[in-house]
Parts: sequence; C-alpha cells; structure tokens
Amino acid sequence: MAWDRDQIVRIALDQLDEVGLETLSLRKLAGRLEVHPSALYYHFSNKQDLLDEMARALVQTAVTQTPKPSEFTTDGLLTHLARTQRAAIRSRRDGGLLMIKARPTADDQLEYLDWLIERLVAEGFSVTEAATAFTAVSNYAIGATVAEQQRTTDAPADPQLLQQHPGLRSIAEVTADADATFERGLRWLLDGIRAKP
Amino acid sequence: MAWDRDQIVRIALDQLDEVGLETLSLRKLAGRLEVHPSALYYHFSNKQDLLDEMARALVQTAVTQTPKPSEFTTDGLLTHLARTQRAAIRSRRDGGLLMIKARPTADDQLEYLDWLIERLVAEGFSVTEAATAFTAVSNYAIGATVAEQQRTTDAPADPQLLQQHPGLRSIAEVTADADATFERGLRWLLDGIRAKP
DNA sequence: ACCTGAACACCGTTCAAGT
DNA sequence: ACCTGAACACCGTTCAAGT
Repeated sequence: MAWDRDQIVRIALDQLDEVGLETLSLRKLAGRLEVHPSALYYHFSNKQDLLDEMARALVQTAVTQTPKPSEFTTDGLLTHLARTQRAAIRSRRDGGLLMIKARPTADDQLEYLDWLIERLVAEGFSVTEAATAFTAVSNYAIGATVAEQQRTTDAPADPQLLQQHPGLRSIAEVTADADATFERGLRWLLDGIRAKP
Repeated sequence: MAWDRDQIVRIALDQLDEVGLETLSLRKLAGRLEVHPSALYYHFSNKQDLLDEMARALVQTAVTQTPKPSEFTTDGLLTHLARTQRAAIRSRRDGGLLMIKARPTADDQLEYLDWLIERLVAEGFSVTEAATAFTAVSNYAIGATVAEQQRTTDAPADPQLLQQHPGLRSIAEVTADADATFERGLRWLLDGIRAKP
C-alpha cells in the first residue's frame, strides 16, 4: 500500500474526530497508516503542512456543501459566508482550533472570496466596504463558532457559579440554543451592514 | 527562593511573549525558575491549570486597564466589552490562542459580566436579548482580534496570490489598519443591536 | 511547605539507507 | 517514488524522597 497526500489527510481528519487536536500526533497517524513516522515527511514537509491541508479540506467541503444563496443580495451572500464558515468548523472535532492554527490559502476559497467581493460591489458597496464587511462577518462567524465548539469540549460550568452569577446563568441559557444565538447575532451584524453608513 | 503561583504566572507570561504558545513548555519555564520541572506540580495541578491562570491574568488586567465607559448607554457598555476583550488578547503574544484554550471563570470577570447584563436590562433589554447581545459582541471581538493577531504571526500573504486575487488584495489592504477594521465591524454590530428587534 | 531526582511514556524532525 | 531504521533533542506527568 502506497499512500498519497489526500488519503493521509482523510485519515488524519478521522483521527482528529476521535482524539482531538491536542492529542493528534504524527506518530499515532503513522501507526494507523502502518508506516514509520518519518515516512510522513515524504508527503508533508512538517506537521504544520499537514494541518494546513486538513483545514483546506474542511473549508473546501463546506463551500461545496453549504446551499448557495437563492438570491445574490447583500444579506444572502454574507449569510452564506457566515454559515459556510460555521459548517467548516463544526464538521470536525476542534475544527475551530484547526482553522485558526492553519494558514489560509485554500485555492477554491480564494475564488469564492473574489466572487463574493465582486458581487457585493455590484450591490452598491465600495471595494473597501465590501472587504470590511466580509472581514467582519467572517470574524464574527469564526469567533461565535469556536466559542460554541469549545463549550461542548470544555467541562460544563460549575452549577454553584451559575447560582451566584445571574449574568452567567442567562448566557448559559441563551447559548444552549447555539443555532439561534448564532443566527441572531449574525442578523444584527447584517442589519448594521445594510444600514452602513 | 521559594516561588508562589502569582510569580510563576508572571514569568510564564514573559516566556509566552518571548517564545509563543506553541513553544511554551513547563520544562523551559522550570529552567528559568531554576527549579526541576516536577516542582511546578506543587503549584499547578497540570499545564492546563497554568494556562487557565495565565488567561485569567490577561483578562483581569484588561478589565482594570480599559477605560470605563463615560456613559452607561448600550453603545458605551458593549463597546467597552469589545475593547476589553481585544486589549486582553493583544496584551501578549498568542493571547488569543491562550484565551481560547483556557477555561473561562475569571472571578472579577464574572462580576463585570453580571453588572453589564444588569445595566443592559436597565437600558430596556430583556434578559435574553442582553445575554445574546453580550455573546455576539464578545464573539465578534474575540474572532476579529484572534484573526488580527494570527496575521502578525503568520507569514505575509504570497504577493503573487495577491496579484491574482483582487478580493484577497482588498482584504489585505483593509485589514492593514487593524484598529479601523475592528471598530467599523463593531459599530455595524452595535447598530444592528440598537435597532433590534 | 516547597523542592529534588529518577523514571515513564511520549513528542516532531533529520538523515542515511533501502527497494 | 515511497518507505525503513536509527538517532536527536525534546515533551508532560508521576512518585518517592529529601529538607
């Protein structure tokens, strides 16, 4: 059996789902491939290179799988962007940490990015506004989804703390519905963007 | 010389600034303290415990140092929240990664949180709205600042890619002014929150 | 209370060599 | 082209023991 990059990335993503990013190691991955650890350095220049490829795979499948906006309005486009980022992160355990630690530059993501900014400009944005809006929405989506994902990974909040801090309790109650919280914040941001100035 | 937790945390934060989170190790920290690695386990139950304490220190000094809002309006309160999160992250190398990997529960941060939600309710928010707004602003601030910080850590984008992708180029140009990008996205979000519904 | 010393079970990475 | 095998310089953590 001779492995190639894509196969190794797929199996590395399986390992990620099972053990998490912290415990993901080249040595264990090599063990699963029934190959010596050093063999991985034929396919990847180092661990970071593998992580970059894994993140690229997440984004790529999220871009293709998230339903395209039915209308190319500002709202439709930016909502699609946000949901795509969220889907990419949620598709794997520790997907958020992976996306943060990996360098960007997924090739088809760049096409998507160019296309989206171009369409925003067609909707009446200046290039600067379009790029700023893209950045804001993307950062919101990633921030919200990473927090949401960490919440499932971390231990639940101490009940006694919840008792003592009504603010914390109300946040815990609200964020229990991750979808609604994400969408509401997104809508607020989009409302502001639509109003500009 | 006998160390205590606070001293060790301070020196660990210095080490973080010098070597980054990836290369921060208990062994090197022990070396700097002129102590055997195992000695750290007298003060901290494990590495995560130390990281939690480091994150707590970041947030604590950011909360005390960020100028309090002059007016307790919705805008003033939430802007203060966002800038505090950003200041905490930016205060140290890889501060964003640290805050994401650390469990929350800084004690005075909880007081601040309760106070802020209470004040938002006094401004006419329902508890659910206040908690959702808090979450949205906090997630935006963290997402934006982590991205901003990674940008300084990672290698700059390949000039050839910038040439080929006008969308990417416009984003690079916009995010070069990190302050302006952060503040503009924040204002959009706050505009949407103020408009509710 | 605070630390030493030794040990255990791991890591990522390099490099020469094999087929 | 794809991998082995050995080695290097590291990790976090445990535990008995010292002072």
